[in-house]
Amino acid sequence: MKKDVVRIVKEALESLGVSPLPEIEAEVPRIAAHGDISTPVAMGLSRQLRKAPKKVAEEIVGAIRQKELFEKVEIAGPGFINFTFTRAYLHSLLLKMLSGDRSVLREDVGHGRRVLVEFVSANPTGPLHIGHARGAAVGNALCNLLEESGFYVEREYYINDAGRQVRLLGMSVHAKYQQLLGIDTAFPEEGYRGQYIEDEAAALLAEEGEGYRNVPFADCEGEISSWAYRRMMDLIRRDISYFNIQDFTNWVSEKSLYDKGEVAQAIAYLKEKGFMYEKDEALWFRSTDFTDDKDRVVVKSDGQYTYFASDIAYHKDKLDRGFDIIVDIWGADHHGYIPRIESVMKAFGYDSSKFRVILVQMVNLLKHGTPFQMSKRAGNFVTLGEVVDLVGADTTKFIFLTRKSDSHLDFDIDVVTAQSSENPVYYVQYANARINSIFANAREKGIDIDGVGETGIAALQNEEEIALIKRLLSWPIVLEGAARSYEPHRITFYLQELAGAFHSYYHKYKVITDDRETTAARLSLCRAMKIVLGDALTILGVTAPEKM
RNA sequence: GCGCCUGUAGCUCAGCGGAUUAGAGCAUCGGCCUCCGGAGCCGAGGGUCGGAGGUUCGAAUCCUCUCAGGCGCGCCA
Repeated sequence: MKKDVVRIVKEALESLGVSPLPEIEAEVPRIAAHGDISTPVAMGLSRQLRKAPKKVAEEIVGAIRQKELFEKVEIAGPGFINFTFTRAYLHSLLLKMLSGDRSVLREDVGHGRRVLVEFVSANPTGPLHIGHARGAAVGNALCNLLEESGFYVEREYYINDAGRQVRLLGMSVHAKYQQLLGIDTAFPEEGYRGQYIEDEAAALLAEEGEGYRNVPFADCEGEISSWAYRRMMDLIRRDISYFNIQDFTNWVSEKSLYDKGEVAQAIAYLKEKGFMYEKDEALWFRSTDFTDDKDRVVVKSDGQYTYFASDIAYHKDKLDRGFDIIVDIWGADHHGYIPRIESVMKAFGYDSSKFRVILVQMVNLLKHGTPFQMSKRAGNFVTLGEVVDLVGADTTKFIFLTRKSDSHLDFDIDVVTAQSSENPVYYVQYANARINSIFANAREKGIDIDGVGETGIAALQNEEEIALIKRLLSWPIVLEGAARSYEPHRITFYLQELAGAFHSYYHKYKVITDDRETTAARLSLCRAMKIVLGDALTILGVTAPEKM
């Protein structure tokens, strides 16, 4: 739909001798009276050509060749050109879609550009919680979205395994272990609390016996910490898979950056370039030379690296791996970090516009409109696993994607578990299940489902059918917009509208009728609906169940 | 104090590279099961887009100020 309009307008501009050719924007107008597709090119060109926008629009319209595709082409408002397609044209595109031609389902935005998306990256010190879940849902959907739009995507999880947290984890498990053996041991002040630590201590006891009885932490620190760390990583991987999102391409260890000397090298390089200075016995990065409002300590006066040091190395590493775009998905409370990482990018001589941060806001978990009880298992947060158990992975992901990622989200367990239209996921999935059910019915009556589609589409003529076809055909436009803006939530909204249009159609018209042609045509429409529903849901990481 | 985000119907939120009557779901009220799944459908009422200026033929959308809420401003991670 859009592809053709863009091409046709482009050809018209060429024939008018317009040079250079502008980028041709086209969108589905919000108001139906403005046509099926609308472009503002004329307004943009008016300055370049030094003519009134409406005059430019008239010339463009005059130069359009393939007029037969359009029922009408109108110039409206300040100079928009509004296109309305003929039914024959819409039918031909629908046929393409049904014949498996993916070009009517997607737009190539990426052109093979390489994108690295880092997300979740929770510390390996406990199970994933609800906040991580939102990051996971958004990250997963974004990756799918970009892949579908012609990018090469790698999904990455950065493991903070170098700092004191892993040590603290070991210390916590060690203390609980001693306590299990009846030894009075002080629990570390900032230790990790929660049932899972006790579980780990019990597991340690079961696996290793009493070998660590009365062994001071200092003497078994390495063993216990790395044992607990491995257990936590397993736990996190299980959570990820339980949430049913695609596995990460890379799991990058912070510790490995130190071990490989990347941290030292990165800092040495910045020193050499004069972006570092010493003050108060500490080593500072001159981030104020770039976009930051403060310089940042990289090596503390006690000789220890700060967390920022490995972040420098990590982001250099990402850049060195040759990605065109680097996306970090962070909790919104980390927004203050953006300028310093941008500064790092610039200091290494890279364009910081390659770097993009998606902020994910907090989730308020509610039950009955009041804050949900804290988890016993995790101590002070609700785990991803618990939420998935309560409401299911599909619903959780879908709800997380019904908002812009950077806006706060109220997540009410009661509302979301209701089997009603309060739950938008069911509404959308129901459309898919319903279509299946229609197919089953048709088969029972001896109608061949798989064959339909190649013929008979022309019988789709009523207002609702044409509107549905247009909506289906606008899917690649929605997809493209979502990919360009990195906003998977647009797909969620599209799906709800699409499902709504279908439910409405379903109630007004019977798919299986006594008329062969009508039946075949409507079954084809249903098939197209299933294709788009399936594609869109897949991007969101949500299943399209055949039955519910 | 500085910075970032948010403020749109009773509630939760879309829309925010400017266009003609500002959208959805829930909630409220009123309808629809001899008919492919009622986890559904049809209809009604309800916002002038936190406030004030400004730019513009035209602003929820851009700019400035202001009010309210959240978050961030360590040689913490």
